[in-house]
Amino acid sequence: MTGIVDVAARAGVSVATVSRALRGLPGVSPATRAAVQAVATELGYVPSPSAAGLPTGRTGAVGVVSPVARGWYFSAVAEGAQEAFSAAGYDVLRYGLADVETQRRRVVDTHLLRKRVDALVVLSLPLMPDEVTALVAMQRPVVAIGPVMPGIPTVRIDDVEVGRMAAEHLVRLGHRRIGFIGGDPDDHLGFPVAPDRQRGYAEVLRAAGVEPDPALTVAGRFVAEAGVEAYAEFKRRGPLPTAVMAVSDEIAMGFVHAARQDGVRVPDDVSVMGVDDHDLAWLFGLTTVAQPVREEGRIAAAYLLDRLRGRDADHAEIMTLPTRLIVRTTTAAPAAR
Amino acid sequence: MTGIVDVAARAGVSVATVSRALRGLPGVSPATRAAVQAVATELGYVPSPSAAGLPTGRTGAVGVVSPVARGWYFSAVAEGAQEAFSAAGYDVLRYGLADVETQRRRVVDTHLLRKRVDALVVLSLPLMPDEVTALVAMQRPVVAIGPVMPGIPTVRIDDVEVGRMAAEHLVRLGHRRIGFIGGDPDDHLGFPVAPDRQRGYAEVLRAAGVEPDPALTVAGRFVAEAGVEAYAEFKRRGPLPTAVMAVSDEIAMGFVHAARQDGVRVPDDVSVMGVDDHDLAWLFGLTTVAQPVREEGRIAAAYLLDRLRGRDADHAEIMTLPTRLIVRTTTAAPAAR
DNA sequence: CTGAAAGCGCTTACAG
DNA sequence: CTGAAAGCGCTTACAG
Repeated sequence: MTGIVDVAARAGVSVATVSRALRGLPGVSPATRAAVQAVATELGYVPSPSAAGLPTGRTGAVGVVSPVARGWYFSAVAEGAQEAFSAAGYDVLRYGLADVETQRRRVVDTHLLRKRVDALVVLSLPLMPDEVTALVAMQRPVVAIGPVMPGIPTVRIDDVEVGRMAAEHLVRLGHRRIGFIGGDPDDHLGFPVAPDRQRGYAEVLRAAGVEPDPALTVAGRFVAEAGVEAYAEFKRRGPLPTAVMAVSDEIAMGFVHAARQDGVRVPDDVSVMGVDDHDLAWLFGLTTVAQPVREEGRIAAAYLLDRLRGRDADHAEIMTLPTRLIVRTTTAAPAAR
Repeated sequence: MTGIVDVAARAGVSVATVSRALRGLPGVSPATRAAVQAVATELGYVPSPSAAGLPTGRTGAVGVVSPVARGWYFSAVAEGAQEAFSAAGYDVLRYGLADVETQRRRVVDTHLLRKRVDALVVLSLPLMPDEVTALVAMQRPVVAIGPVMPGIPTVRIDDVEVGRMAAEHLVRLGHRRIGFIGGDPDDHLGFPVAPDRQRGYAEVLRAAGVEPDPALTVAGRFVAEAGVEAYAEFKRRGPLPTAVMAVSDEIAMGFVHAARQDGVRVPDDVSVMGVDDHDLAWLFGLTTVAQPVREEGRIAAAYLLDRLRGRDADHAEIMTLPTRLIVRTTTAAPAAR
């Protein structure tokens, strides 16, 4: 395995010069630099991250911590971040906090991460103040995606606005009995996404003179199965609303599927919409409020890369990305009575 | 940042003893080991992978190399591998070979990987013999998922059998004009998945006395959009086949969508099936040949972990995982003429 | 512009 | 069972 000494020997210079030449540091004559680079290429020399990391304390890797390491949203955001980090020469480490048996909080292991990554993306993890403190004490650039936490810059979308946009669309179509699906009853992390979207939804309903009806709200996790269950739950409770907004496209897809299975037509009998613009949402003709998922990862990465390069300022503490309504074929005006 | 010397000082032993005690090496008295562990926990000590890696040459990380770092299949396989590696304390590094402008081959950078990972998963990359040689020369355990390459153990499914299972299902339903979608015309890597599945499909057709019709074969990449395009292409060519097998669920979903958009009923007018059992396939009622995607990642990881622990033998060179037919609602007997 | 040398935090023969 | 010391492959003041 060719090391820096091999390159130095072959180029007839010291290892210090090789180190400087290859990293683009100043104080190396153009001729020397070119010669060293040529030799390095010829020998296929690649510096050892372990060896380079010891004296500098840098690992050349960035961590992405999320509640779980699976699911469409997490994958897509991580992909966006990965692409940006890879282009900058950083490795990306994904850490999914394993599910806990009890209701005990999952914890970000700062001790572990401290020595493994140069920077950290905290994805969809609403942290407690003491966890934020521990993260800041890590002395590594940190950025959050999703929940806003004081002390950590955040890339986000406006979830209240998302709720408004969805409800607005439905109200404008003429709907008044509008169901809402989302909000995990088992969530003990205080995940604010569903509640925020629900707030926007409620706001718009009230503005339209409709008091949000608890009987039209069904809880559910961010998976398609929750949409199926929600459909069943709505049926149990009585006549279906004329329209339903789900907090995610996957939930909406599940609902559409369950409705059709049951002989209920979408959008003729019930309008359905989601949030995300999931990669496959168009296959369902799903109306949705799109969020720029991969862009969220990319922006977070760009922020961190800036920080790693020593540039600090000129970044807003909170970077809010735009969302937009995409009308497809699962929503329509309510059927005339 | 607490280091090994801090632990040694606090425990009143040498760093050598701390090192041995914490890693479970023999030659440490139970009392000493317990004391050291207690101090390490108290101080929140975590060994630096960089420092540990220098003398040993081990990085504590495993690489997963795939053509691209996105897409459902790659994500799901990587998730399966990630879960197994994480549980064993390894970090996972994903490398997506960037698309190349020209038709030039993408290359696995063994120089780079050599110093970054202890082992490698080669995912869906049919390598040339010289690349296999370079990989073996890396002196690191390597396992492939997908294409079989001499010299590298492989976790795979039987793609010819997959084609057979799908075609068999369609033939048994009574179909004779059966379309096939898949096979990337732009593929210059010799990716064998689609061709193998097509071979199995052709075999079954011939056994049923039907000569496979080139007019019923349409190329396409592994994305839903290809299914939409394939539908259009079939229409251009004349009357639709009575059934279609796509090489992936996403393609099949795209086809179903395009057909329905066009007023063609599935399965009444045309039966459609895919391969994978995509996470969302059930939402389409999609009939499919399921492959254990996450299991593929898990098995590959388990193999590598065994190798990293020094256990070599008792592994088959080729580990073929089972596939199975899942009949849902997109396939049915052809309509009576 | 270049080099000699110390040092990063571990692991591992080698002694005892 | 335990410790002193060399060494892993780089980076970085410090000299020149």
